[in-house]
Amino acid sequence: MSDTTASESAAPAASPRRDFIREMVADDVVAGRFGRAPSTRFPPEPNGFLHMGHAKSICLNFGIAQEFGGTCNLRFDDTNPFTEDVKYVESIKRDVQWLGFQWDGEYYASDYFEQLYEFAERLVHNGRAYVDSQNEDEIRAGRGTVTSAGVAGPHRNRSVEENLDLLRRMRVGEFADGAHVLRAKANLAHPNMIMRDPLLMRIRHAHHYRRGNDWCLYPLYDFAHGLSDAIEGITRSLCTLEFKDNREIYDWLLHEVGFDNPPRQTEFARLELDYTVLSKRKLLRLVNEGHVSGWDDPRMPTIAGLRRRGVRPEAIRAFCDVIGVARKDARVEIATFEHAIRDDLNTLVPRVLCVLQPLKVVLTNYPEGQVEQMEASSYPPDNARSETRLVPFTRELFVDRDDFMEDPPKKFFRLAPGKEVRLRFGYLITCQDVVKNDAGDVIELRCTYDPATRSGNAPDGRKVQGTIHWVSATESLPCEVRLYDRLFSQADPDAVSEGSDFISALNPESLVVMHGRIEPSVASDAVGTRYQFERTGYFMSDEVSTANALVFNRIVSLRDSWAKEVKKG
RNA sequence: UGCCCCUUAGCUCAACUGGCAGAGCGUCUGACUCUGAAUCAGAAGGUUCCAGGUUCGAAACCUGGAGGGGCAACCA
Repeated sequence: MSDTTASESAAPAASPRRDFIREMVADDVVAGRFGRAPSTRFPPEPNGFLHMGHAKSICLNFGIAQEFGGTCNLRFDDTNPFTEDVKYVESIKRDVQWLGFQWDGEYYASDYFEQLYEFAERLVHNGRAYVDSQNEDEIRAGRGTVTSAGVAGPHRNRSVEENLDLLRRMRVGEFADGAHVLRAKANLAHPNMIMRDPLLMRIRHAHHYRRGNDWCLYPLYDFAHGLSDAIEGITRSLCTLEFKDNREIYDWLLHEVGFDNPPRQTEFARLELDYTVLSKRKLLRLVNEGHVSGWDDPRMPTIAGLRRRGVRPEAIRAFCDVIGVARKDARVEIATFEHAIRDDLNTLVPRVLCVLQPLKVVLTNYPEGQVEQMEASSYPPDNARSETRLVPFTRELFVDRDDFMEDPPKKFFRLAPGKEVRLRFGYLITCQDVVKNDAGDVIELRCTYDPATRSGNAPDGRKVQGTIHWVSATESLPCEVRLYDRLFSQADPDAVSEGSDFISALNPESLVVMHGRIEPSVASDAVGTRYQFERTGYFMSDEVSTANALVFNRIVSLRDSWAKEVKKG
């Protein structure tokens, strides 16, 4: 299960979910609207790692292609040479595949530069675009404000010949960055700001990770995106809500360039998740400022981070399916995601005993030196799988500190002075004595075991309420356990007081490292093996884990109704 | 302040397009249990943002308003 490159499983072809986009695509098919099969695309800019927000878009775009027998392309929207890198292309491809999807075509907007340039000449030729030689500030000023119309700049009425001449010279690199830009000749008084002669191409003498230095006239998003969609024969161009206003220029350009049956843009709400941030800009800051160990830090909401943490693509897909897609801003509770993760792992992974905070227990009436191998089922009774393993039982054990209280409240079902509990797959034991150090800390429990209860039950029929996990003090293995928690301590990390930003909302305890003890059966398991540590949570051995230095990541905790009880007081 | 979008249970979404407002998650009970997990059963939770209007009938249609969000990068 150390699989990190290929997908762990292909995504299922059918989803029962029907959202407004799927309704629309279904209608396209019935109406024969585009004269071609539904075709979508996932169009990331290779300037960062993919995260949960992208996962939603990926599941949508690829899901529709699968469900309707259409196609979905992977297209890199790499029109900005300043920010993009091949390392991001590689990580994106890997992540999409890992999520269980395979694209039909792999395309790059940067491969369309020549074609887009031809479109630009066509627009100029038809009087629909012009070269503007104002500087950035002048252009901004000329665009007006949301309440006042813009005014035409001095170059708006250049002749077609002059525009064409300038454009050609822009292309061959005659001008410095910013000397000229190509603008659509739309409407400077348009109530939609996007339509006030948007910039189409700008000069950038920069190294592009794919085009090198051979190109210096780069298309902007509005110019590149819709036309790229049209080139690829996309039918439905799905994007997030903030591009709503851009749809007007999208349609305008497709019409002016002259595409028949052009693709149509439809917007849906981007994903927001409680206690985390989902924006490349913010995630990049977390990485650059060292708040996390990298893009694949297991606390990151990136696909790489979730993968390293141990979340399976199935869980991510199930989550995306259950949250659906709609047109209103959506902030999802992490509980929804955690449920999807547990639900995916529950029937799948073996149980194992691991003590996170070891507290020594000595069974005073248990023979010294004796080792009993207890047969333990690796899956619960409601699971079809029935594997077992042996867990060594000895006179000295460790239990979790949380499972002992010297002065317990009424409903505490675990170990306490004079109380009897069951050791999972072991005997019933009773706490007889508490040993403390000079500081008054409990350092050892002296207990007795009932030799007649090896089955886990008492022959006399007496009941114990609690069952706790344990490990042999002498036969268990030391291990490092990394407990990951939410990265931020407030649901909306951006909702911080004036003057501070989301960084101030970071949860200082998002990573807690424990030094625990685990049953020896896991010693030779491959890196990347997932388990449920009984009564604790789901874990995966980290890529740095070795037989001599075991390291586990907590994927997600188990639901804990006792913790809720304690919280209630 | 101009244009655009959104508003249904705590959260995310449904409601076959005008016909008894539902589901998943969460919460709370209970059953079961050698995981305080899982599973199972049940419950609570709604002025469908508000006010008018149309209609036999409105979550849906119309008008007005409120609240939230987007747009004035040579980012995407």
